[in-house]
Amino acid sequence: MDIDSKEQLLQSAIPLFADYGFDKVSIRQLAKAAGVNSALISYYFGSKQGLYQAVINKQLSGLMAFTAKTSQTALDPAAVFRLYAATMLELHTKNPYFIKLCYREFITPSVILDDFAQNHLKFVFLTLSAALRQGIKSGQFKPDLDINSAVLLWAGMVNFYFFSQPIRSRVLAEKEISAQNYMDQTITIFLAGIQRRDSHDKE
Amino acid sequence: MDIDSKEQLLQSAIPLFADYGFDKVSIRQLAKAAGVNSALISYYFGSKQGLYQAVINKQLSGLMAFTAKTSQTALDPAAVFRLYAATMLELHTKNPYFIKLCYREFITPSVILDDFAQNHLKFVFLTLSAALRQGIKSGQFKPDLDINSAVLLWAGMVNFYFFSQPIRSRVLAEKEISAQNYMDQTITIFLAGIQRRDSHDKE
DNA sequence: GTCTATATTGCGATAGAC
DNA sequence: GTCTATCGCAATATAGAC
Repeated sequence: MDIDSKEQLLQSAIPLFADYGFDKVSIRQLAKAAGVNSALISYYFGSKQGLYQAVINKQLSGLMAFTAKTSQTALDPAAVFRLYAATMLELHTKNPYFIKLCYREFITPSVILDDFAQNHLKFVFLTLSAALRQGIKSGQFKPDLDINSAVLLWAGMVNFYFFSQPIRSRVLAEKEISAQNYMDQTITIFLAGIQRRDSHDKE
Repeated sequence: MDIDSKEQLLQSAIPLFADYGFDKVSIRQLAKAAGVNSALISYYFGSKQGLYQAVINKQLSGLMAFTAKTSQTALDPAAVFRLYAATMLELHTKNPYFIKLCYREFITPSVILDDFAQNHLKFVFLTLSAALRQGIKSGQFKPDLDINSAVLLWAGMVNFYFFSQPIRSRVLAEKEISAQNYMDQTITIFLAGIQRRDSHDKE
């Protein structure tokens, strides 16, 4: 419309790209949803692909939240994992289209994700593995952990809840699992699973 | 070529659909890869969509392996989870295109996946949750587990290894995580995480 | 900045010869 | 069963008026 057609295009493209994928949505649909003319897509973003990349970029920037929070203060190892789960829960709750949009990118990464992996995801990985190492050193966690595997499976546990959402309703029918319960369980099971058990316990 | 152009089309379509997705590959590409004429796609499968569904159907049938194995014998609860991890590892190793092909379907399920969820995945879920319940009853596992959450996060841990493969190489660079190590860690951490700890321990 | 109208391309499907 | 040739359609991108 009058004010900021560019932002309007960017916003209304989110559910369309998420639900139908890049190829199954036309520039006419995108323009119609935004209430503007389809020629404006090329005008503002160069091409349909340009609009798509702008959408993905904006979505990925939401992942920076974890990085931002952890770099502020020194945290107890267990608290780092709790913060990760809480941040992911908040991100997906605030932005329900994140999962569909970004996980398509994860399966077939483009250059846009390449950069993001190098610059941001690497840091997330380092933060989590540093927390594990510190916990091992302090005697909280088992000394024989495979750190890389543990970080990866932790991320898998947390994120699978959102990823499995479309299929879950079909498998579980009525009994929906609450996101908060799920996150509590991941934290409980993961921390209990990596905790040192023999001599001097710490909670 | 001469013998079984249909099977040839089906086989060569796997990497193309996996790598590029349904919309980004044309019937001409599919035909060229199979060494046959593009008209044969309609002849054998009715349409490009028909070929795609035949490919997905064949891939999903690989998941039946777990169902088949568990229904044969009564297993110790922990052994059910070990069997699940081993079966998934074998499936993905034998068929490296499985993850890309099927996870795209998982994000935006079609009718083809609807049926599969109802008929097969539901059974997988029931098998895993029955194992958890049995373990709780026998005192091996913590009595206060949220069973549905635990089953889900277990599946997430195991499958995230394959899902994260494309992005992992970009984040971790040289240090690749071996699939066997990863599976061992999921089993160790998950079982330790759900194991009863106070009074009478087992294992 | 925003629109209409159109140029151009590439697609899936199929009719019909062999 | 397999091919060639082609039809008809829908898509993106853009030139040019306002």
